[in-house]
Amino acid sequence: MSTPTPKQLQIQNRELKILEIAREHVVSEGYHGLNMDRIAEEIKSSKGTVYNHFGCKEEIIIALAVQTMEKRAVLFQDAAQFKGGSRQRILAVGHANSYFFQKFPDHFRFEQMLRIDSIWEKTSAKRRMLVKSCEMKCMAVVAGVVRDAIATEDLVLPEGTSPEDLVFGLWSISLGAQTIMASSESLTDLGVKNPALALRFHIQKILDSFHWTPLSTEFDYDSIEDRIDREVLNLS
Amino acid sequence: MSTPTPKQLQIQNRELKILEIAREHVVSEGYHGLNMDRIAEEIKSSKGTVYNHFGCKEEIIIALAVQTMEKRAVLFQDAAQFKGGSRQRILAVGHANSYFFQKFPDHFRFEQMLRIDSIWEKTSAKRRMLVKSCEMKCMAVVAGVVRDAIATEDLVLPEGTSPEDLVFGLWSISLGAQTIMASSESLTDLGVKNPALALRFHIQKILDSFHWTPLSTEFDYDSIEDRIDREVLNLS
DNA sequence: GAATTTTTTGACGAACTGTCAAAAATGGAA
DNA sequence: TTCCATTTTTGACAGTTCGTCAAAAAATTC
Repeated sequence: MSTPTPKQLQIQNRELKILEIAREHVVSEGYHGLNMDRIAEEIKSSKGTVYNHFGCKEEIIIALAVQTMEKRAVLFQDAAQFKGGSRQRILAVGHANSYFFQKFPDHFRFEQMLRIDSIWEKTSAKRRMLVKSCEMKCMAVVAGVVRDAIATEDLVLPEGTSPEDLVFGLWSISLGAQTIMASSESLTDLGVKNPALALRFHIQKILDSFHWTPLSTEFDYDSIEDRIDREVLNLS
Repeated sequence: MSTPTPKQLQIQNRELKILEIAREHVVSEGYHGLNMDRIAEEIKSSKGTVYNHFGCKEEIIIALAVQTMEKRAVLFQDAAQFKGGSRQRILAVGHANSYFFQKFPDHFRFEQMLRIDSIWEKTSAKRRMLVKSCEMKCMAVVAGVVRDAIATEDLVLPEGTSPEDLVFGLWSISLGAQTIMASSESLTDLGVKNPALALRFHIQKILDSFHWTPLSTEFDYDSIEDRIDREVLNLS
């Protein structure tokens, strides 16, 4: 239990190697580029060995999605600790989310695959637990900011609405907008010239409508973006 | 062109039959239940004939999604003509959307498959056009309601925001929320007790925040739901 | 160093997709 | 009716890929 033999280490490393290779395949050639024989070849083992690690192809996809979700969770945690008022902090999370989407579009694709029935159905209970715990971690972080806002009286939620309900709304609009952006080729033709900007605008509108102070009319939230870039996302 | 020979009729009918059978397969057994050999068998033709209609498996999926989108477009058109103020009409569309999701969850799944890269990639330009024109029809209907609202001065959009931008927001939050509802098993554990209600609430919040009158505080929009059920959805 | 357990291997069966040359059906024209 | 060109259908076939499993190899224990 406590002593990892060399053999066990080798196996652990191999698991990471498999995921690394699988990720490359999916990124460069899409879901169909993921091929068990080829993975086996590239890690210089046999197919049976790959199947020792992952019971089926779909388990690999889920494992990759979990990696992505963990990465996102860390980013959200950092963003939630942005130095500023509660509304600045929630917007930092939103900004981090947009950044994540634009900078790593492939990660978004893995999270999407997670939601495909035919993939989800085939995965083990154990791996589903991992997904669930990632979701809960993200939810806890963001709902935590909402709770802080309530505690500091920046926000009063209406009767019957929980912090999680509000997060659900923000989550929904972000996920939906990004899904459309990633898959609808013709957004411009549809009359939506700058969907990313529209998303940001809508999020502000939602927060305003919950009367989360300071309102977007009272504070220029665009002005803190540079600081978010530097302090949370480590950009130049 | 103008005279459909018996043979051509037979072919047209067969195409519908193929889609019907394919739909049953996907509904009852998921994406993996879709099988070209089985379809051929059930329409009492050979596989080659099926391939005469659809160049690949994915084309069938897209065709099914288009059927769904057309159904939705008709529903939206009806809803947009609801007798009432502009905000009532946009909410009728939202209500129709929720109804569609809850009543025909399978239809939602087809629309989701549309957004999967590995499926989309394989489809012909011709069929993509069909998807696009459905999207445009839906967008035009809903944006039309927004334009009516502007014309009647129920709504004033901020500088730089188009009616389509507003529709994009509503579309995003609806799609996102439904995606999460359809795929996240543990929403309750996450603290979201009634996601469908939360979605409705958020939509009202967005409309309020655009100051689309009458505001939800000035008019009891719950009270028109029975009428929407009867006049748009033909429910008892 | 022998015995036991764990891990690896790759040939194999099964399922499915998409192709294509040959066969059959169709629709005029003579 | 008969012939012929065109369209449509057929199903055997090649090609992929997944996942299995008995046997071999490696690691571990005694």
